[in-house]
Amino acid sequence: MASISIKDIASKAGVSTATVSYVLNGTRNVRPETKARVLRAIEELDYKPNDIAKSLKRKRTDTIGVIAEDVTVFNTPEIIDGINDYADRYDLHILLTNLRLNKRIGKNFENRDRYQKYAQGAVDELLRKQVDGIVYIGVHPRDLTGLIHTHGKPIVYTYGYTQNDVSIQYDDEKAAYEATSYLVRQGHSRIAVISGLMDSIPSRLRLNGFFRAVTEFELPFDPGWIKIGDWETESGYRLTRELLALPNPPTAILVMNDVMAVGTLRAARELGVPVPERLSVIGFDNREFSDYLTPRLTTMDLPLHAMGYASMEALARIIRGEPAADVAMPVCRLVERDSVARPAVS
Amino acid sequence: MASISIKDIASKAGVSTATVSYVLNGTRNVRPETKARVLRAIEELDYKPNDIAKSLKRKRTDTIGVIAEDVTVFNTPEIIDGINDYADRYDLHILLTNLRLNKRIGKNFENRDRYQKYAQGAVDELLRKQVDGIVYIGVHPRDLTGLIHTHGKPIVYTYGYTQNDVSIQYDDEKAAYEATSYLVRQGHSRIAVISGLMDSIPSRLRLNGFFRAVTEFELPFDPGWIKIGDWETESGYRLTRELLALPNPPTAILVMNDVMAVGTLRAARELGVPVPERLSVIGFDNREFSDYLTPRLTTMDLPLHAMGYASMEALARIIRGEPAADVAMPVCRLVERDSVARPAVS
DNA sequence: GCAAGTAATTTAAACGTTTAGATTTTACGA
DNA sequence: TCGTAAAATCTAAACGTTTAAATTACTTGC
Repeated sequence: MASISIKDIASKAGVSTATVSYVLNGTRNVRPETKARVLRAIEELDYKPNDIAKSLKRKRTDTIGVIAEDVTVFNTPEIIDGINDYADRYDLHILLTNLRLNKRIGKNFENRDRYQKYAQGAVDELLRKQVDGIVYIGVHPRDLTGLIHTHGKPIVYTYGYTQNDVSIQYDDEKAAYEATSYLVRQGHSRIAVISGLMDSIPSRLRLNGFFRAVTEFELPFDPGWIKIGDWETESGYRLTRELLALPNPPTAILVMNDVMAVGTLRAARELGVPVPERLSVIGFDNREFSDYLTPRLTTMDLPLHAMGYASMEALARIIRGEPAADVAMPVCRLVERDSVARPAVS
Repeated sequence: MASISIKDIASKAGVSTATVSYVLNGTRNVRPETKARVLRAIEELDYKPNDIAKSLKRKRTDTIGVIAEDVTVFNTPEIIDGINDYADRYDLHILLTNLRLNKRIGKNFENRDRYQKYAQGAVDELLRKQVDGIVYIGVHPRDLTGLIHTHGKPIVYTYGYTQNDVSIQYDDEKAAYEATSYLVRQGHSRIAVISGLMDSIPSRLRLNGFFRAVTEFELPFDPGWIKIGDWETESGYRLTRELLALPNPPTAILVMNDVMAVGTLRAARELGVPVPERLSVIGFDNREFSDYLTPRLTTMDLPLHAMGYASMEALARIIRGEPAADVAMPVCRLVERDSVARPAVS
């Protein structure tokens, strides 16, 4: 009695439920006249299909489970936006699970087993809800791989690196290579780098890219120009002071995220070293705030939207039984602003 | 044949499906021994319940539809995080629809009818998916109200203002009042304000709060100290220059969002007016970047997480048939950083 | 006007659960 | 050893769809 079902509209139109289903889905021919009658009944009764029943019968929900490590982390909303973009285009729905890792487990991921528990719980819930597949957004896919027995539902990872499963990333190595090349094209040769934590794969890959450029362009190299930060502003600040105190200071610094670059800018300002006139700075991430800094920060933009979109594309392929291998890898692009200039001739 | 159902475990345990259901849900007593047998069968066959079937029978999905105008807008992820926090606690699921308004319609909302179409589509989809209720996150609820015939499913709005439906907000008037009071307590009396666009309800409410403080503390008042911006950095910059060029410039400015405050800081720096020594600045929103500015910006933090949580609370109440009226209104709090100081005696 | 072929429609089972109501089993006191 | 009440279990229908397979209704050519 609650809501109007296909039966109600069938009897109102003087037709069987099968016929109604056929006009609803266009699965078979139905005489125009009958069709009109059905349509009118639907209209008059303001019938709304019940996708739950449909899913039960069809064994397909057209719903994708999205597990995000933390939706409040800067990269996640854009990735979700990309996922949504795809979902909209192909009439899929998104069941969102937010692990809330930062708040529940702490930024430094100190509590690994609680993570496992949460992640497993999230997967189980989604499977009970019969999602057609899962995309996982975050940096810890390695801890998840193997733990999940997905019951035949495919899973695609994005943002983090994983070896065993399909995973969509941008090319960290190439991005760093290109950032460095850009500096070289601007005339820099004494280029320092402030890296992120070395247990992070992106840090290592970006360092690789940097070294590739150093080699390829035959840049002078001083090991004192390589500094290891911890992704936070304070480390950018401290390491920049160290770099600028060097007897042969660099004319440019590649900073591996914008947050540390804030520290770099601050240190330079305090030391009276004008950016970009005497020091060029290039960041990573294209965080929203990088446009509000003084000077406005030149930085590498991450293709987050594209990653989300590509994840869904890959997942859809796997669901259809096609190989996922050939979805294009999203690519970073340089955002030129005001923190890089040609080096002063000294 | 695909997946293991309650039937399989029933026959394996030598029991009826009803009994299995009872042990699964604890809906009726079952003999410990039988229970053990059932549990063992579940274990051995690695049975996973099918929530779709359950929902069909129960006419309840334990799923809440969330419609976000744009997940990439700064406030949305935190609100979603609050929603998720509640959902986790009470075993609810989130079906996320992202209207992608900024990208599809433009920031200035120029295309109203396309909005209507998207919003209506989103609602219809969620209803087909049989969500138990909807929470809407965004600033345009007024355009949605009335348009939605929700078929008896409740809807709660958050962030935006609506007159006809339940809606969860923080208190804009009070927040501005408190920000102003804080300035007064620091010894300021010549306080200017840079407002947002005047067609926005928060702008008007915040202005009310400001005026209430002006009246209550008997502050001197100069209409030239009220400036109307457009929420963007450039307007903050321009209006600050105007304020500082006044014959009787203010010693403090209340800026109605952090983005405009960036412009204020920039203008002050260019004019050689040190902040906070000769000009105090207080922002609104507590955007992430406000901690990275120089000086670090003092600002009003918005209780976004709490709003999300409260929305779910209200929705859950309505679903249970209780009055939603008494969920507490989340409250803003001041984040003291470095952009406010006692005024220089002049 | 009829047979044969095609098009439209219907019948009925199935998807995996829950849950009244009926039935069987167990426990207990006389 | 019964009779009865309480506890445990089962039967079967229902939730709202889809979809093979069966049936009925139309066309068409002769």
